[in-house]
Amino acid sequence: MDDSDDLEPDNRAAPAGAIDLRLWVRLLGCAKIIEKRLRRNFQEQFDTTLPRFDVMAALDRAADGLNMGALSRALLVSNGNVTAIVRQLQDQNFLASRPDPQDRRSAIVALTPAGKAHFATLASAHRQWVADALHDFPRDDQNQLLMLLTRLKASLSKDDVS
Amino acid sequence: MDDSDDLEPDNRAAPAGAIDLRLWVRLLGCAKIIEKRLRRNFQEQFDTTLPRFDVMAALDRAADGLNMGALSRALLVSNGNVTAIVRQLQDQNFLASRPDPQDRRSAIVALTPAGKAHFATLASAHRQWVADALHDFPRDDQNQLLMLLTRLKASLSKDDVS
DNA sequence: CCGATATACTTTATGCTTAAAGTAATTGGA
DNA sequence: TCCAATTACTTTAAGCATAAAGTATATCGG
Repeated sequence: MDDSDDLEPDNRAAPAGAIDLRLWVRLLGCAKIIEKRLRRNFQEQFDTTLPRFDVMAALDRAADGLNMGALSRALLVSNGNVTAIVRQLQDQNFLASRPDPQDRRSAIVALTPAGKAHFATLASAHRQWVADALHDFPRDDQNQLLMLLTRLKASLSKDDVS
Repeated sequence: MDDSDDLEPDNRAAPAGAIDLRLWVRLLGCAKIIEKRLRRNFQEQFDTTLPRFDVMAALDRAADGLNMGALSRALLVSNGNVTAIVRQLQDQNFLASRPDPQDRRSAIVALTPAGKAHFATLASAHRQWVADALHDFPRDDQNQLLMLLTRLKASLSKDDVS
């Protein structure tokens, strides 16, 4: 593996922003490693993708369905992006779209029964993969990391440029 | 912003793997928010991309240059991916490629003087953007988060499936 | 020396992602 | 009422990402 960013032992003489930079590099690195495994697992075991899972997960939480705007905001992806992913899931009959009676520009998308069943299988496997990835990371550290990341997310939302 | 994953207050009755899942969702969410800002900044202010910056950063750390394999391993991206990015940077004269005298299959890629100069500008802006993103996150939390992420990365490397 | 295998890299096919332009429906002001 | 601005969504162009197949070189056993 790549250990090149585990060097630089002296934090004291670091220039302004160096801690931030190391923090960011480490955060992104961890996310990429786990994401890579999940993506490979989704592909190999279910012939699907992480983005498709994300869409189904968002819809599974919304009993009455969501329109495209709400979906793209929930997933932090662009508006046009959701269009293609939703179409594929529709073609597989995992999603159904009904027109919004209030606003004919908008359609409300929801999981079909087949979609709900399929998502339950995917979610169970996904949960296990994440648990496997974090298996060697101590429980105490997990709780502390979760707390810190929650604070980080809150601090990021303050000056939200999105 | 989306607060849907800040609910579920009782951790005790959570099923196995629920903490892991929340930790992973939070980790990915933070990474995506920051990455999005950086990508937009690179595009708007320098008409370039984060992957191109990553390639230049890897080469800036390697005084004697790197071949494609070392580059893709350092960046955690696939082999074929680096090809296109390197070609673009070569077309802009930020990178130069010389044949490896030991192995004619391989070429060694390095920053040109123009590339070094350009990278210095990019890196300075990048450092500032990251510092801005983390501006509201307390210094103590930063240090603790860095420590935990370093541990997490180490624990991920143990059972490395890559 | 020579053929089989391995390695380094590129190409191809497919899919995600964005920004920007385009379409259609809604809303609000004259 | 009617038309201008806004909103919801789709399409398009360009770029990043992967896996898998293809090309060229290197290495190793005989």
